[in-house]
This record gives sequence, C-alpha cells and structure tokens, in this order.
Amino acid sequence: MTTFYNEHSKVFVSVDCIIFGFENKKLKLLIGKRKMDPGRGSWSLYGGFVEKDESLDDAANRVLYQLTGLKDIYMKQVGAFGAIDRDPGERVISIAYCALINVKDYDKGLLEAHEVEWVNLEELPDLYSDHNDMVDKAITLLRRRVSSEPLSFNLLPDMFTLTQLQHVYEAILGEAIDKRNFRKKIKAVEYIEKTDFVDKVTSKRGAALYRFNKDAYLADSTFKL
Amino acid sequence: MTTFYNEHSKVFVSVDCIIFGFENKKLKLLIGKRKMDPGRGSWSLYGGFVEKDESLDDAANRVLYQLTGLKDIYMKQVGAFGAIDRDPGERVISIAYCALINVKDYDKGLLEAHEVEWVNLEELPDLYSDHNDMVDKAITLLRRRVSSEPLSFNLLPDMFTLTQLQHVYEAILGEAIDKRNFRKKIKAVEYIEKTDFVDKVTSKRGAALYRFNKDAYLADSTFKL
DNA sequence: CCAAAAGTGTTCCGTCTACACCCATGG
DNA sequence: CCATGGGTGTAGACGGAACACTTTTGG
Repeated sequence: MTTFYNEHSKVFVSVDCIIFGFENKKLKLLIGKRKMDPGRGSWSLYGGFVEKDESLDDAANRVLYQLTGLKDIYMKQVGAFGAIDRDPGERVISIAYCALINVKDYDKGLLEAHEVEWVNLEELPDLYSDHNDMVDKAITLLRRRVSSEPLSFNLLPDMFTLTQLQHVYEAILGEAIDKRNFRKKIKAVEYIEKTDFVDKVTSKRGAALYRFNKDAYLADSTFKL
Repeated sequence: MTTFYNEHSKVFVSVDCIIFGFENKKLKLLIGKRKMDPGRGSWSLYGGFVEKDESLDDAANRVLYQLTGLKDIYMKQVGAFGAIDRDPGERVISIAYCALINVKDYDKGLLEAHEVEWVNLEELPDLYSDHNDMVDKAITLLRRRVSSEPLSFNLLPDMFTLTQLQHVYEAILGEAIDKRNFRKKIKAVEYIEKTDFVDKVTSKRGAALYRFNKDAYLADSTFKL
C-alpha cells in the first residue's frame, strides 16, 4: 500500500478562519496578534493545523470552536492557499474558511483570553503572510452569494429589525440601498416572518422584529434579493 | 525555527484537474482509468502530487501540461477536498482545479499515450473517490461564472461562429437559448468582433467567424451575458 | 415640541422574453 | 430544387430604480 506515495513529500496543512461579524452598521473581522514564530506580533487570522483524525471542515469547525465556543456556525471554504514561501518557517498549505457569526453570541471574555479583536473591515491592517488575500477572496465570495443565499441572517440575532437587515446588506455590498425597495422585496419573501415583538432600543417609536424561518426556507429553497 | 510545527502531522497534498472540452454541442471531460493502487482501473480525474518546489497553481499547471502539452490555459481553483478517508491508501488532501481547453488543441496521440478519453458530461461514470463531487462543484462554479466572465471562448478555437458560441452557453447552462436574443446581446459586446472570414464547414451558406478580442476586454472588463 | 427612526406606493424606464420568416448554397 | 443552417426585428411583460411624506414617542 505504501507504494508510490513515498516518492512524494508531505506538507503541513492548516486552516485559517475569516470570521465576520456585524455591529454598528459595519462588517467586522475577528483578528489577533500572532503569538508564535514566525510572524510573532503581526496581525493575523486565527488558524490551526489539520490533524490526522479530522477532515478539513472538521478542523475549521474545531478552530472556530476553540476561539469562540460556538458550534453549528455558517462556514464556507474560501480556497486553498499554497505559495511556496507563504509561511517563512516551513512549507504550509492553508485552507481558508469564512464564518459568519452574531457578535452578540460571542463571549467578550474570550476576546481577552485569546487576545483577539473585532476590527472594522474598512480599517483592516496588513495581516500576516497571505491573510489579506484570503480576506479579499472571502469578501468577493460573500458579495456574490449574499443575493442568492440567505447568509445575512447569520450575522444578526434570531430576531432583527428590517433596518438592521438592510444595514447588513449595505455593509456587505458596500453601497446604499433604497429603504422602500428593500422592504418591498423582503415582504415578498414568505420565510422572513414578522413577529409580534417590538424593538424599542434603537428607536423611540419601536420597530417590528422579524425572524428568518429556516424550515420554511428549506421547504422552498429559492432566494433572490 | 522548527518549533511548534513538529507537534503536528504532515500530509500528502495533490491536485486534480477537471478538464472541460466542447465538441458536437456537448461539454466533455477528460478522464482516464487509474493506473495505480489504490483504485486501479476505476475512472478518475487526472492528478498529481504537489511537490516541494511548486505552488498549488504551479502543480496544477504542471499536471495539465504533462497530460495535454498545453500551457497558459484557463484554470481556476475549485476547492480543497480533505475527508479523512478520501484516499484509501494514505491521508491525501486534494485541491481540485478546473481547466477549459479547446478540444482541437489537444493532440490526439496523447489520448492514447495517457489512456484518457473525452467523455460527455451527461454520461459521466462513477469516478474514483470524491472526484464526482469535484466535478459537481466545478460545474456549479462554471455555471455561476459563465454569465459574468468571458469563459466560454476558452472552449472554442480562436475564431468561431455565433452558433458555436451559443451551443457552448447552452451546454454549460443546460438549457436552450433563443437565437435572436442571444445574437442581440452578442452584438452589444464590442470585444466580440466579427472577422472577414467565413466558415463553410457546418453550413452551405457559410457563417461569419467571430473573434474574442482579449485586449479590448481587458481595457473595459465588463461582461454580462 | 422636536429629533430620530419606522413605515408606506406609484411611476417610469430599461431589460428580458416570446416569437416566425427569408436567405444563401451545396449536393 | 430542396434541405440545411444563417441571419434578422418587434411588441408586450416584467422587474428594478427613483422618489417624499406621515407616524410615533422619548426626552
């Protein structure tokens, strides 16, 4: 069995997580300063090596769980990055994954424990190695998918106002959206359901809270926004 | 420098090429029977291991070159596949790449030398390991991109008739397209240029040959079809 | 009472779709 | 002369974009 394999060389494989959050009308990224060589001290995505007993997806979920304590998170593979010298220490090929989480679900204590921070996407610093390329590709994918897949809800609490939802779209697409046209489209989507709850935090008048009905969506998986 | 790396395990990394061609109104895939264990004799994509001195993209291009003798081919990464047992022999993570080539550019002699064949996409057999998943993902990407990127020309000779071009779109999208509407759109695209040449092979009357002007496209990279 | 956010319809314009006939030619 | 594929225009439907005012209420 160990036949032709031996002629070839093995390499390290890691996963890097591009973790998007949304707060205050802005897309945010969870990044930290590297605590190891090479690249100690530079801003970096959070990552980890793929171990023998886990698939790539499993590794990405494990790394995300280690950092955030969250499971069953929206995660998509962004792509494999494999320039020869992308890691100055050893040959390491890395698979980038993109995760969308609700910032409110994230335990603030962990921010300090792991020494990571939420940084506005627009103010993203230079990151370690090719991590900026990973982020760029992730955003490109996100923009492409946000209109054809119900992604956006992953960045919000279970219940949200239409204004919040609109802000998510605006942040991802990077452009203003007309309020009336947006709401018209939303009303046509049957699995975005109005609840009887009202949010009085951001407005004096109060805004109706909506909910994404995942089961209804799965029953009729058409999405267009 | 060899510090924390050692705690982790290395794995083999390979690339697999999903090579699309177009002939006789059909999308075709270049596949062969595996000539090695594990999986000897089963239909398979053409692949190879990533070596120390090459990036992932380089490896994919080398593998494609070894098989076809072609360089500077349209190639896009499809994604990384890393289920634990996807290769029954050893842990191997594979990066799938999608290539589009003009079947006419492919030396028929190489077909036999490498024992590979063009197979209609619709008649694709069960492939080794997760190769069918790779193909499925490649097609999904292709469908998504074909309307927003000038891919289709890679599947045709330098000069082509509008009917041929339409057949390419129909094959990729898997649905019939109205001839008049299609030609109307094409005429609006300034970098699809009519030449003075006429193709008399497929019709008695003769069909005008067109050419994709890459420089004109790059000068104004908008594409919508 | 006023600032701040929520909520609500209509019109216009451009784009997509459906659809059928004549043309040129080689065999 | 006819079978085969090449080539052409129009009308109606539909969806997207632009656009402004009223409502509620906490401070």
